[in-house]
Amino acid sequence: MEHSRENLPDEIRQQILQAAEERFRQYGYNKTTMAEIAKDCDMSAANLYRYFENKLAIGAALACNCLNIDIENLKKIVFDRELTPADKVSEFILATLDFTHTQWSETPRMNEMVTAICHERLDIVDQHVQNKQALLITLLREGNQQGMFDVSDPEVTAEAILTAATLFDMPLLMPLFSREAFERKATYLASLLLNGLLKRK
Amino acid sequence: MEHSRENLPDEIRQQILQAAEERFRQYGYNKTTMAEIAKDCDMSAANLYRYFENKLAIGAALACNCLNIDIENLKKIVFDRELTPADKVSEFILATLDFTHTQWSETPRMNEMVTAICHERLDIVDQHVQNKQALLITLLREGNQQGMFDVSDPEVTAEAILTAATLFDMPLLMPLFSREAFERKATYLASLLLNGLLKRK
DNA sequence: ACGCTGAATATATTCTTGATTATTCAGTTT
DNA sequence: AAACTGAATAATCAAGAATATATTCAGCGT
Repeated sequence: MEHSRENLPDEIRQQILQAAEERFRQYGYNKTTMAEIAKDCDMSAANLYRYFENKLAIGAALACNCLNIDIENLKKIVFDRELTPADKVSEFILATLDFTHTQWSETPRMNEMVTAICHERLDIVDQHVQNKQALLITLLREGNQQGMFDVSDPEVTAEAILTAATLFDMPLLMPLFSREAFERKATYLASLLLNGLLKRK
Repeated sequence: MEHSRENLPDEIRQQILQAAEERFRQYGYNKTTMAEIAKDCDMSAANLYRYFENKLAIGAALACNCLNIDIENLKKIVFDRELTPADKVSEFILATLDFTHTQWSETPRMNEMVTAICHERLDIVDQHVQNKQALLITLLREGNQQGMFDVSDPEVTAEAILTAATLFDMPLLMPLFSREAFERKATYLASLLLNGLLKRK
């Protein structure tokens, strides 16, 4: 327990992450070796283990970064000054689709990595879902305050919205339809979520 | 083209299907051989090919049967005399979940087979989705007629409901949550779909 | 001719074994 | 002592042989 990883210089940790990301992007997670990452950083493979518990931990850190980009995008929507809460719900769902689909189609190796990592590290997926849900709750509360929404339990409803958007959240499902079909579905889903099925009195 | 499979006795075809189903159920699709199925029917393996194009076709027929059970269940809900249209939507979603989860947890080998088959035979999945959508359209129209729903385009809305229920439709996703969690989510989703987010005037 | 089979072939699966690679640790360098 | 490395170990992967299985087809019995 003598040399905990915490008090090692963060610059080197970042250098490692950067080198690893480059490799993972280009060749994929499985095909890049610890030795290669180490050489890119002018150090021995053994030294990597002073900064990260193992290869998976490097992947996990990068996966978190990647998922946080999604969260940042969604934040921009939720805290936008121009959009109405209703528009924000639509944009939220479309942005989710856009992130998943782009990730899947344009950086397949990176996506392969994120998927593989999330398979082992359920906690990362959990955290990501929690982050999204927190944003949705904020959005629903805002809608309530503006008198546009009538949501009695924002937490439960946020969970339901995430449930409804499952199709747009999993890279695994992206081969099922064309991008256009997905966008159509996302638009219709958003509209249904906003209006509901019951007749307005 | 001399002896098309169509005009061969259907009894034998059914016998083959029954034998195959028994084997698939017990040992799984991959681990049962054509020779075993043939022996169960007191015929040679070669003879199976007079009734089915190949092993996949046997699996496909059984998978269709299996999915049709789901459809029959849903039909009972849609054409029920007691339930209101709103209740039917809830029941529809819960029944979808129940079918998927039961299939996954209680007959894992059968489920493995259906999943494998559907991977090769996209048309079977397509047909199943179309069947479900047709039922939903009927249900939405009934709701409109009774003045309970206000759905302008039942076809589009049916598609949106299926989209929203994706989480409950894929055996692949069943490991994600406990049965209870799924039921909670299904209930909340149904309620959201019925009511929508917007405030009622 | 019709309905079927056994043997032949093509395809897929499993097993073995030799590398690669992740991970650890004693020891070197500063 | 602190920061690191090279070599040792353990776990994983990959190529190819061996096996098992799906599929075909020439021919047998009726």
